[in-house]
Amino acid sequence: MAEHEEGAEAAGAAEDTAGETGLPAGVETAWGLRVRAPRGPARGLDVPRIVEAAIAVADAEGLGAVSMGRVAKGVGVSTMALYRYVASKDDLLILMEDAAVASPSPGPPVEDGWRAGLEFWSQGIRAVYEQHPWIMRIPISTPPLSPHSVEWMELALSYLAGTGLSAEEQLGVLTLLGGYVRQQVSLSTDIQAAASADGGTWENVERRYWTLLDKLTDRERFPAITALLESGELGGQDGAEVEEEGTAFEFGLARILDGVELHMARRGEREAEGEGPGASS
Amino acid sequence: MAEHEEGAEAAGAAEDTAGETGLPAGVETAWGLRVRAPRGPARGLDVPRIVEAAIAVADAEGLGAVSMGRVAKGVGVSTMALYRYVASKDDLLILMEDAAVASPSPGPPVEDGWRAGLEFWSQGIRAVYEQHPWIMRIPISTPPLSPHSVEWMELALSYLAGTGLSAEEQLGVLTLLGGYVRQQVSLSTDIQAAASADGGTWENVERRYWTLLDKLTDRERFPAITALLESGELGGQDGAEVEEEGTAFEFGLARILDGVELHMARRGEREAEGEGPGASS
DNA sequence: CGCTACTGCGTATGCTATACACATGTCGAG
DNA sequence: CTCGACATGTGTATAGCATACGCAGTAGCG
Repeated sequence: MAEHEEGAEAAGAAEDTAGETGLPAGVETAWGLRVRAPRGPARGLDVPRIVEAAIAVADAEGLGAVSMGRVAKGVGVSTMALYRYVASKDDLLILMEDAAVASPSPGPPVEDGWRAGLEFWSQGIRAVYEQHPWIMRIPISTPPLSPHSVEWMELALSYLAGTGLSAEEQLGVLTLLGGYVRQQVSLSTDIQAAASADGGTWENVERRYWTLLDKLTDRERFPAITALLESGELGGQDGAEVEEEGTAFEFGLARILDGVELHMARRGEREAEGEGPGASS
Repeated sequence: MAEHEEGAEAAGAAEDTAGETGLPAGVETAWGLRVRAPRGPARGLDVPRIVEAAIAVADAEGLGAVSMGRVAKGVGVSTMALYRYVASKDDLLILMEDAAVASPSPGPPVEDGWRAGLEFWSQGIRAVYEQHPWIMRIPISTPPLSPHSVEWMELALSYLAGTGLSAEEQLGVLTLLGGYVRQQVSLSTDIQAAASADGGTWENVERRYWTLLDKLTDRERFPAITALLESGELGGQDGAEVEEEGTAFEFGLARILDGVELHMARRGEREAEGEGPGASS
């Protein structure tokens, strides 16, 4: 998908009204722009129902199972009827993503500090991704523009606003964190999926992985891997490390937030030293 | 892809010889397992040539343009001939990924410190991803198992080995860093692609983005975003911030490595305090 | 020499998105 | 009130995809 040229403005319903935004049709629909001329027969359908059906398919059988025909069957119309509501399949995907992302829960008050806020935020998106893993298979074509994505962005920025970080830095932290969560969940769900397709559990897969790696690598060419394998700390069936440090997700999250915290501290120091900002060059 | 059941062992060439590994056929091929009975006509083709042709297509027109027919045309055979060398399209993708990843360059000596090493490592994978963006569109189904991926893993671990980090922690850092690079490059190439399809430049797209976001958000519902937009620091045509801090990529990378460094320091302190390792429970 | 495994290929199946033409229904303008 | 403009849902057609299957020809081993 997203290979074709233009998508060519949906025939009727998604007629281009605002036009100049240059937004993907789906995004305009999601923001509630686009009005429709009140002519013709009553509509037997609406966009949310289509999106809901599509999400149901994706949740149950993955993004690969989402085809226009399949979704149409879900809402009880012919395949082509969907194109009266949606400009293309790509458009439907955008709408699905926005609907699945939904609004964030309020989160802790800003007074609790940026770190608590961002931790909450991260766990929030994590939950969304885990509930709808197919979201991560939809290629990103723009910075967040759909309504719910922007709400999540707002939430994160509300915690970063009072930290003294510059605008660029706030955005940097935002993408760093968002990207981390996305990547981490993507990885674990992909592997989990492959695991359960093989009929095994997480732990089984992990054990098998180390065994395999051991078979494939020799001490001369792969000394560091060999050392790791011989450390005896792997296979990790909820070993001590896990309980002490939390899951891999929390480990990485803590490292990132530590790094951000350190950066803020350094920034504070530098400004306290009386240097005008940017005078260091 | 990866939706079907088994892939069913390639007819002849990819015959299952090692068998018990449970590896995807492509990985076994890549490691050079799998021998072939020297019967029948001379082969007019070999796997590397197929993979090369497939990579050429993907580099030029994206992963979406890689179809068996297209690749076959590239090497001058019929579509079905490929299946004598490759078990399935998924298999071909695995081989493409391994070939494109290639071996890492040697990198700085371990004596220069883990941070220099990991920075080199990150920039290395970054370059690979930027040269072959389609790699990131291939779903990950297992931890690194293909030969070249394992080489990259070895390189990173060689820098982490002497840091005092536990095995789990080393792996945590590895996936954190690898995931970061992947995510970051994926984001920027996706947006870049969308940009040039619209016929615009990066900067144009960014300016347009902020303008759009401004139109879509109002001060009451999106105060933090509004504040950001009004800060005047955005639109960033190589502003001061960029020169001071480096690109967004380096910003995130530095934050992560800072966080890892801090973690190592804390770990060192804790051990210097005389606590036996693991005595804290 | 002949058997057997292996080669490359043509065909067929069932899936996909979506362009287009059509009959039907409904509102708004005259 | 009437009629035309336009929206609706649908069926059909096209072009692309992966890949199962069968067939004819070839090279090496017994």
